[in-house]
Amino acid sequence: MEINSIIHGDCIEELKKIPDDSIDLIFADPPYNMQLKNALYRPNNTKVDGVNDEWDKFASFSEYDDFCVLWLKECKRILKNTGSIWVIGSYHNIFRVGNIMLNLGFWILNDITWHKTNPMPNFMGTRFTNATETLLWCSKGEQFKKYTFNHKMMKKYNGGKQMTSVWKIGLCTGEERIKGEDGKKAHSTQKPEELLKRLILSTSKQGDIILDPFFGTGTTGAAAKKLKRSYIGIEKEENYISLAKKRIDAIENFFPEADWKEDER
Amino acid sequence: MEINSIIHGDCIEELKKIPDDSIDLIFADPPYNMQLKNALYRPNNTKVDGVNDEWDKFASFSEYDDFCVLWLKECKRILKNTGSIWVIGSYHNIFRVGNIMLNLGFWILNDITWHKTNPMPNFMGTRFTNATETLLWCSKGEQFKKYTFNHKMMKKYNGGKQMTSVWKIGLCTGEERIKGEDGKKAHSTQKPEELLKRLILSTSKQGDIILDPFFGTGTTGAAAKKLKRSYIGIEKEENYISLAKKRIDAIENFFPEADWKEDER
DNA sequence: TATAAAGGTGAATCCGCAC
DNA sequence: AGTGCGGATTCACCTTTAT
Repeated sequence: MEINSIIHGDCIEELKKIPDDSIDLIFADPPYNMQLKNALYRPNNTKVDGVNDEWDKFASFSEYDDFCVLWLKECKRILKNTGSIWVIGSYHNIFRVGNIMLNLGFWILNDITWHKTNPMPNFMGTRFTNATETLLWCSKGEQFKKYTFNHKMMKKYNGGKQMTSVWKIGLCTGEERIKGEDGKKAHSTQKPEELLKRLILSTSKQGDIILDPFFGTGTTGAAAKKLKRSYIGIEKEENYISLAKKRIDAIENFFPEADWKEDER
Repeated sequence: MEINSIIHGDCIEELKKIPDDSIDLIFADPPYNMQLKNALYRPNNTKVDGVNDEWDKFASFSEYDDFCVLWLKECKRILKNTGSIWVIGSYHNIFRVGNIMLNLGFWILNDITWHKTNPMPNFMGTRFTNATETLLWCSKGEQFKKYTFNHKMMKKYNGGKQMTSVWKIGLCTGEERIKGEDGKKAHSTQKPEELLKRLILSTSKQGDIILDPFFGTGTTGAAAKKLKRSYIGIEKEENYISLAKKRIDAIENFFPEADWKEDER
């Protein structure tokens, strides 16, 4: 198991090769199964460049569920008893994912709300602006109580008050958003590094091994390197891998707060 | 079917007596199945008076699921095609409830985050402060697109900007919290009226029939009366019913904004 | 160079009717 | 069921262009 590397291959097949009880932290950003059917236009008639990737297409709930059971089962197997797992999703998929995680025996520690400061409005006025995504933070099971949680660090990070389960963070835009050679966004769902920074700081220690089975353009790897953790990524698309490698290699500066003292254990 | 009344009886049995396609809006605050095992103490050694009621006890996920399938099925049957349903829950149950609703064919319109301004902190420092509950707002199915949504009203309510799926509202405390004869809180999970006000204003019209299958101390009835909607409540415990009746009968003043013009249809 | 205006865009289950 | 068309509909933030 080579650390600080990106494995090219199918998520489930590659997860199967990872030894039992060997991973400290897992962050998973699986396909959401958005089920988009029609094009959406803004009031000024421009078309919304939505998620239309092949990797987000599933034939049915049942097919999506089967897929999630397989990768989540492997995640549980390879997670250390002191480890924990984060899974991000939207209302399209998080209720299916959450249900499966409970059935597999994961123990929910928090449901974190990523409150987006700049979400896309609802142009048609048919719903409330969908302004959140949900992160499920779970331990391996109810009986495993020694998961890492740097409570004091996060209290300091939050200006002296205990951090809550609502995280107000902007979308990944501007300089941070990885562009392809055509100048357009390379990945349709790149996450902001601040999101990864918070969960890595709070629920892992320096030197820990962080696994991301849906690595994409490597936000998890970038944040891990800046915070002095190791990472293992699994990604199916070579294009994403090459962009991720370039991105992570370019990192020389660390988050200035990376030397914050971790909670004693 | 008598409107503006509280039915005393078992939720599922009483739901079965309600005719098909007869309800405009459902608000359901089901048991959360919190699975609290041990007493919880604050740092100063006082005991936290949590939810420990008989009605919140289920033997297993499966038993809880079976219960939810039954009452949610009935809700779908009695809902008008132009109607919609709200279900509130926490991370203990909302993933099971959401999964079941999807399986039954409900169509999620929003997952609303109730962001509590004054949540109970995590005393032990073992998790992030759990500062939210989740409301699922669903239409009867993907094909039913004429659900009521007063978009313009809510935009006005929100100071001119489209309302988002994050609702910052305080816990139900102080004067609003119904007390029993012993001066203690009468119901362990009473919801703030502001929460009900928002969802009733946004997704129903004056004169609509609103059903609450877990009526408790009648927050839904109180908000419905103030906003000139009709209500039907179902509640198992007579003590809650008498408190709810007293509460609703006492209402003479309406929310000052109750005369806001609804969206034209 | 500084400021202002204009343009682009984000994990989106986003219209309703007539033919 | 599919197509076509009239009409109603958006917020925060960032980049580019204009003044």
